[in-house]
Amino acid sequence: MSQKEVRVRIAPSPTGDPHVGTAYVALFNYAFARRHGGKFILRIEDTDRARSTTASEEAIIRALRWLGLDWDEGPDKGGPHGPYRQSERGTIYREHAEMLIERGHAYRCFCTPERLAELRGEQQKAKASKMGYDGKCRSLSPEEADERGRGGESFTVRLKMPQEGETVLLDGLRGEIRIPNEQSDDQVLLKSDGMPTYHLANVVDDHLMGISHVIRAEEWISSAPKHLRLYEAFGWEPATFLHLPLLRNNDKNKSKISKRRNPVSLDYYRDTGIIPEAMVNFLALMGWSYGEDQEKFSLEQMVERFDLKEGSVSLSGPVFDLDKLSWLNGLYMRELSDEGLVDALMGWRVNRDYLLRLAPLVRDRIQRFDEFLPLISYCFSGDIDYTPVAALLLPKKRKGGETGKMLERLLDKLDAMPAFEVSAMEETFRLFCEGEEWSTREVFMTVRVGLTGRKASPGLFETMEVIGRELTRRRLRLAANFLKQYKG
RNA sequence: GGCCCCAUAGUCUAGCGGUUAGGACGUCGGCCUCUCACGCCGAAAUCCGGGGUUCAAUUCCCCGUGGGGUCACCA
Repeated sequence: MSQKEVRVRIAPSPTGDPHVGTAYVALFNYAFARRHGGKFILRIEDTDRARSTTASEEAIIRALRWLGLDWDEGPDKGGPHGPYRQSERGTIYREHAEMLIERGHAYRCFCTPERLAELRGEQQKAKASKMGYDGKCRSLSPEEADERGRGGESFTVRLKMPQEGETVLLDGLRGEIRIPNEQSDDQVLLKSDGMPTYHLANVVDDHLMGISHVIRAEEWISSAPKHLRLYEAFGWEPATFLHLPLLRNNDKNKSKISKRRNPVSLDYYRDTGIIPEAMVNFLALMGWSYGEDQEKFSLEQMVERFDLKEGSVSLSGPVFDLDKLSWLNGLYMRELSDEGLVDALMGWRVNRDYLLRLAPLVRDRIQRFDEFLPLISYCFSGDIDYTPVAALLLPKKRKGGETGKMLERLLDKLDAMPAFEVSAMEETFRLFCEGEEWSTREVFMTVRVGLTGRKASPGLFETMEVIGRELTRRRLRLAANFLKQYKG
């Protein structure tokens, strides 16, 4: 394992915002590759056809570039092991699944989603210690399975997992991890739409792309036995696995970082004026330390000292602390010259393009230039203090608790919107109010104050569009939290 | 619930058998100063509990406890 060229990858799924966790794992992969003179590869895991979008893929690529974590091979720049987008590798997976069936390591499963849901329901109800697929189709004869498959019956392909014994995972950061095989059920490899699941695609691609080290998040540990089993079934030498800790929310329990509790989109950090170098520096501090009590360092400096072995990463889940990020960002900011700062601001929002978006919202509402910036100052400011405007945020005859919860339900609706633009938002809002015991008047005012801190503003939806999805989510989330605690 | 991972101040971490347990964010106090910020100085605050091993445990082992993850035709 030591002689092999280091080849690592980041494999995001383009199903949403460019996630801060993706950046975190990407950074550690990147630093490891650079440190060992290896290659860093970007692979898009878009096998979930229902949820993957090209917009998300583009956003992820843009965000990783913004951070300066550039890759050697990827869907945008090609490479010797392409394509690097899994949706374009369908036949490869199907051939490999077929190979496993022929070798008796996998089988066709004709169980319907309904049956599986029922099974799951029963297991939950019975509080069964062993959850997962019961292996019903495992005992089908290959002849019968072939025939039913040819007959057009819908099927998935499942991996035959050993049902006894244990799998030993040698984690590069954690040492030996032993997992009883009875914990792993017969995982679906190929979905009925012919697309692979993560498990198959991941192992096949990692092997075909020559990945030497799989550096991924801790949440994958429990499915690692399935991946190891796949390498074995194919007769391949497995990569070395290293499981990084999960980033955590700043809440009581330190749960896995999530957008309900913490901004997770890299776009949020960009939109609030975080300098990419500071972001990278901060992410590096999560679990790793530069040494000599030094907190501030560049990517290049990190690469010089970085390595991954037992003891080199703190394995307890680090809480993502916005205050410390801001402090670090301030350090970077103060290093800029006046000119550099102005350039940075112009790259952010203080520019013609952005002002042009504000102009139509403001022009009818002002009489003099000097009213322009004050009127839309909240487009350039951070979190809003709701204390002085609490009476405006809370509709008359309403309680803080119920209003906060209403906002949370509304946020779920907003999160479900594919595009964040005026007409769609208005429709979402009006539909929402119809289904709720809330008047548009109440909802709109609460949202307006939540977004702007004021009772008067340009059009609500125009405002949301212009400040963007990330700031909208953040402010409404904070407003909801404020309301839930508000006694008055 | 089964299995797995983790455990140094509120937070991020250093430590790798013998330390006054180091640094950073945050908090509090002071200095600087027209104010604020920056900067500087200082303070409070930490080894989850119990057993071992050892002359000696924050450090090694075990058991608890706590937290997290995972148990999808999502990744």
